[in-house]
Amino acid sequence: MLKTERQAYILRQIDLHNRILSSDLSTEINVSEDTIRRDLNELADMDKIIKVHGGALSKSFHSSFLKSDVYKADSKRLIAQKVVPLIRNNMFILTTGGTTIIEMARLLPSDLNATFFTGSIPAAHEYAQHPNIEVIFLGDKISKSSQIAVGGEAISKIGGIKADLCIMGINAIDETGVTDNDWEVIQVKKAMIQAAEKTVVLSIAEKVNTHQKLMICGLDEIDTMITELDPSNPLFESYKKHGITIL
Amino acid sequence: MLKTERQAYILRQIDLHNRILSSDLSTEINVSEDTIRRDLNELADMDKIIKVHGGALSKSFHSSFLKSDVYKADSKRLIAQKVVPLIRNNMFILTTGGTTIIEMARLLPSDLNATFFTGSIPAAHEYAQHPNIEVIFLGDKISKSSQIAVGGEAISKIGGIKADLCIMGINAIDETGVTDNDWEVIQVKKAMIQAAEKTVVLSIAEKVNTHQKLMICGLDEIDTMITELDPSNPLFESYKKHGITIL
DNA sequence: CAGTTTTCTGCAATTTCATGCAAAAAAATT
DNA sequence: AATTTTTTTGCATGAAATTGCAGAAAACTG
Repeated sequence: MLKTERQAYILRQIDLHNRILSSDLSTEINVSEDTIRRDLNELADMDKIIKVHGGALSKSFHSSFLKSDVYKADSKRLIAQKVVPLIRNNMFILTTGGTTIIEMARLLPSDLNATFFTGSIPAAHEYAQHPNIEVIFLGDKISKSSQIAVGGEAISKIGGIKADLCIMGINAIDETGVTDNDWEVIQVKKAMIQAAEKTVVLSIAEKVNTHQKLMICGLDEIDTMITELDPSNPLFESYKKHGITIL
Repeated sequence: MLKTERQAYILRQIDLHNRILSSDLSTEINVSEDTIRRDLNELADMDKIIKVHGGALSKSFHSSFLKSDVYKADSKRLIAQKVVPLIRNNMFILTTGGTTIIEMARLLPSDLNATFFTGSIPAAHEYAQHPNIEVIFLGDKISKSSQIAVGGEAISKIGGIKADLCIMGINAIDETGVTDNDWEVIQVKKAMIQAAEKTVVLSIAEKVNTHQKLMICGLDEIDTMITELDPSNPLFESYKKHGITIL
């Protein structure tokens, strides 16, 4: 059995049962537990499953019960503070989901008049709390692992929008561009970038100069990048050369 | 059972009951009390629960003066418990929003396979937490007052569905039928009733035999009504005459 | 205050994990 | 087809995690 096959099998089992034990998989597939462990680690690195002592859990399981505290919440709050001034009255704004975006939504001034489009349930929920913001939810089918709407419905609706700004939380960026690892999410993000006049990406510094398997866009499609670091940090030199504003 | 699973189970129990005893958990999960205690300590360290002598309390319960309590939460939980058995595997279910529905969503067994359609952001959010439930969000424009999707988009999408069940939280019901006071919400509810084979209405007893300004539907379109009271209560006599099952 | 229950501590048995290494398998190259 | 390079796998080792248990300490009850 090929490695890829095996990992596909593991993913399917986790989808089916929401949990699996390394020892069970080992006897089922007839490989050593070490191999299983390595597979599980790889899948966990790709954010496809949650690895725990003794086996692994599906991501939806995790999000439901174990939602832990937000990773690097302080950094994310800092980033959120830097985004808010970019948002002006009467703008049409496309956003993704993610904890940084949620943080931003909470910081929006209550007298702000704007229209927000999002496919993320938590984000929509947050926007809906604000008195003067109009919220449009994009898409119908909700992907559980990412809690956002995915699929053709979402994409085509995004295509019908001409937004002023796209504010996107990202998972990895390096000199080749922005990358991610969930195919469905990427389709949505690509469409969002196309539909917006300007694109702002939000990322904690830890993710800068890392990359993942699937490409979202090149650096030339990004207008602004915001991290928790000072814009003068040398980390950003190469991005500035590509004409990206660092905040 | 994996440690992580066990802790998830504990958290869920605490969410549900607001308090639990170490000894109960020990016999339920079949591990030593020491293990439970260690779990509770870990969860308390993570600030997810409040550990007390003999067991633990839910954090939201303990710091409840911060959160707005749900009105008649106990009644609503009772209602929710009565709804759950109506939901079977592979059903297509339309639901509204509202605190009772949210409560129901939390009680859905984790092995339930079903597809839920809703226009309510909080409800969609809750459904999305479940491992085996597919969530379809209806509509795009979100009405802030009710936190649900309203307007033509929502209505037309509902029209395209043939659901097994419509589960609807209502604000008023009397012998003339179900009434409400938000015109946009009513359009959505009407469409939902049309699109479902059977309609179940949920209401706290306080709202029975009251009415509001705008009509949603007559009693003949209702199949089942659920309140927190015993079905034999004389309050329901006239509804039974209209062929409505009381639970 | 006496008796019961719960908690804490240290400990031992078991399981699971990470790491380095060498053999095997697969892929790429000549 | 043969050979080199890369990837993958299994195993051994020691480290770390998990769990249950015993006995002392602490908390609770009436």
